[in-house]
Amino acid sequence: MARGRESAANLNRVLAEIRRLGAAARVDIAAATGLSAATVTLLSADLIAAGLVEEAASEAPNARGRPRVMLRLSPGALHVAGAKLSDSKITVAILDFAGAIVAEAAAPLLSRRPTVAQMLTQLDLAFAVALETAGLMERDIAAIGLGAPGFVEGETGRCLWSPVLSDPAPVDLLGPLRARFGCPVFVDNDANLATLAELWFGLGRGRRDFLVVTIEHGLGMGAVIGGRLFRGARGVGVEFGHIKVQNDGALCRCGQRGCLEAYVADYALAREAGAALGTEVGQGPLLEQLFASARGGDAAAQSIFRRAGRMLGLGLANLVNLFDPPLVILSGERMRHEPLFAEAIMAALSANILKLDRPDPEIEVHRWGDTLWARGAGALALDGITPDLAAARRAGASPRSV
Amino acid sequence: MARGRESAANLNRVLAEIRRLGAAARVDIAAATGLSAATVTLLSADLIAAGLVEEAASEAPNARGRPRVMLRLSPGALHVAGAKLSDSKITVAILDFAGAIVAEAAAPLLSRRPTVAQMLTQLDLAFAVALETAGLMERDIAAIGLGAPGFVEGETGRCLWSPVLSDPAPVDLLGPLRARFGCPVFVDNDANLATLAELWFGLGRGRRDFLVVTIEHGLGMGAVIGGRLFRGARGVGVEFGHIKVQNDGALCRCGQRGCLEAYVADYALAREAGAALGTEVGQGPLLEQLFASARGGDAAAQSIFRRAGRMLGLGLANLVNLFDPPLVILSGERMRHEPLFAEAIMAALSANILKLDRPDPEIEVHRWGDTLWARGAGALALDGITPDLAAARRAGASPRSV
DNA sequence: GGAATTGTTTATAGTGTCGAATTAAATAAA
DNA sequence: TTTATTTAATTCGACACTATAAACAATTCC
Repeated sequence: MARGRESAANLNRVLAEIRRLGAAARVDIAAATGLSAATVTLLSADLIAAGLVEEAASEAPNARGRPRVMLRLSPGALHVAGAKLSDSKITVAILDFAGAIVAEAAAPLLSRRPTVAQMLTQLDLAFAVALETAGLMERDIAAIGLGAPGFVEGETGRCLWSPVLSDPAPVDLLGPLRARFGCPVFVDNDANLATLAELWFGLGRGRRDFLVVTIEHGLGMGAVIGGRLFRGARGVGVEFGHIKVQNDGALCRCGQRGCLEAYVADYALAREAGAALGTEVGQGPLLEQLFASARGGDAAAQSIFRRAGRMLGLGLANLVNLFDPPLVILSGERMRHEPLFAEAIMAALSANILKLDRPDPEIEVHRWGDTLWARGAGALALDGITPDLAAARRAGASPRSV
Repeated sequence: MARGRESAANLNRVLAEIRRLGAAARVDIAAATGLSAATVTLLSADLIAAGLVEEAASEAPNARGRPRVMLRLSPGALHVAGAKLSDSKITVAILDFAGAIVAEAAAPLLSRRPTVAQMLTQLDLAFAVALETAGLMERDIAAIGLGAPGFVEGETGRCLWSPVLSDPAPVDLLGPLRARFGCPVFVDNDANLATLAELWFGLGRGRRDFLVVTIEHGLGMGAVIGGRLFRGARGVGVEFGHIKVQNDGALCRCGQRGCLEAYVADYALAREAGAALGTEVGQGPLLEQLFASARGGDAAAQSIFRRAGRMLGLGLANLVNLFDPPLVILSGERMRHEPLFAEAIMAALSANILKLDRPDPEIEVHRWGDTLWARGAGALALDGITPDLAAARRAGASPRSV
């Protein structure tokens, strides 16, 4: 290929492979990408000259032969910030180029449903604290990623609906962020960020195809297909929380009825908790009380979890039948808290997926905190700038001599 | 790029663009692919020398300037065969390189659920007739595509379950076909072929993203994402007919309960038709009688279609929420026959998709006969061999001089 | 008829990749 | 210790591919 600028495709493949494997020798990269060893040498020399990659001794030397020289990302090459908006606070993490968290901070949202402008103020606050902790200046941040719950178009940066923002329906997230920060900015649905975090740092590392389902205040989902995040054809895809599992069923936050989320998400359980706990509502968050009652053997509380699990299992089975993934990652604290819930999910899932002559998909449970959602947002930022970066740095910093 | 053999990537892009547009001038191709005009000239010269492409006068001359010379596929460059296995017969079509049907033939299946060997015998029969009609010899056929209902892994050619074959569960379709025919052979799920036919010749022509749902004896689905057929992560994907719309619901052919197909497909309606028509069962196929009764105002018959439509609409809404496609193509004769059915679908669909600040997906109805399914199988064959072909022919036929 | 417009082709040059040979760094065997 | 073997990385030459720029071709407009 001789496409002047903008090519650099193989350069990025090498970089992506190093990121995927954490540390890889040139031979490994050549094998994984199908490039020749000569080309990998050339390209990695460029990456090293650009300061993005560095050599390291192999910690597990091979039996014989010349020892392999490992390549890894230079952590200090640049830093990015990731922010995760939840229903009560905004969390910011600062990541180095290798994806490690350098600093983090959170700021509470001052109202229950802030405007974008109010949200930005609090983001700024947390951002400043995180920078301070990391010992960095704002100009050291090469890109910023933001994840928000709701329907977010990654491409345009428009949020078509969100349960946590009060602005009227289609609100531009990208514009205000761009106006505030000088660096490239990326926004996406928060579940997609959790998925990216699994792909880059979690259970999905090195996997080409898997689904992630997040259960927290709402119900979210992300899909990795062919090693890349699948966002649906028009950018707002895989809205798992709003597939319908019941005709004319329970009322959902989105205004429709019968959404899966309306049976499974935190707010849905809290809605039922009142009825189950009856007059005995005590102190503390409703959901915690519900957990306690179920563990204590309360039949009504248990039935809430059992029904929620059955519904989620059914929805998961449909996902598996449609996407045919080898791995499904369930992420959410409740999976640990409530064994009844997990049991009901697994039973409904295995009863409703196609039984073929091959292994069922693996189901893994993974618990994430806000920090790690923010890390996913950082991954989005890294993912967004890395390609251009590699090409640009090569053009500028290292004029490969002739 | 300088990848000795095997590259030819841009060569295939040019070829694909010509196929997509039907006829295109070199400038059009350059604009669509992003290649330079000079490169397009070079590459198309190779394709012409290889006999795959030919020039043709532009039928709609532009206002001024030098008139564009259109390029189109040379129909006679090669021929392929496509075969579609249904529950009662096997249909074979022979296509030229441009995708036009040159001949077709069908042979009945001699038993209700034949073995692969018996199916092959009938395929052979129809194939021979079609060859005769086309005036071709078997060695003129460059590749063969076969579509079968059920769960078919396109990659491995294994059929994991099929309602029309009697062999035990995982049966190899590719092996026997390869043994019988000398040319490359491709197999796939029949709904994927209908989807490919829509992409190449139908309503999906030139579209990058859409879904196809087929309603005939069973319920099938195919997805085009980014201009390519999406087969799910492990090859057996998008099994729309077997997503669950009811907990512990109606019994499906696949052995599970609550599958959408068990409410919507022909056999499901036929199952209910007995009850609706009661003792008045007359002559002719049950389904036709059901159509007639519904048109005649029979409340029981109408309610069958209404429920089926509601279920399908719900399932479609879930698909739309997950894949977020701009276009959904519904294919099946019933859509024309029974307006009640179509109405119920649309109502349930529009009630259950996410309402966002943007247009709802287009819903198109398209009726296919077995011929066109077979054409899709031919498209599979063309799709399979074209890339190698272009490279091989160039290497052999036209040693571009230096 | 000349100018403008549009499409295609012809040099020319630059770039990226590969294959083969070479060098480097280690261990195993003699 | 010396020599072979194994594996990793680099260098070098060849060349296929593509782009840029300019020329060429075939029209219509004025």
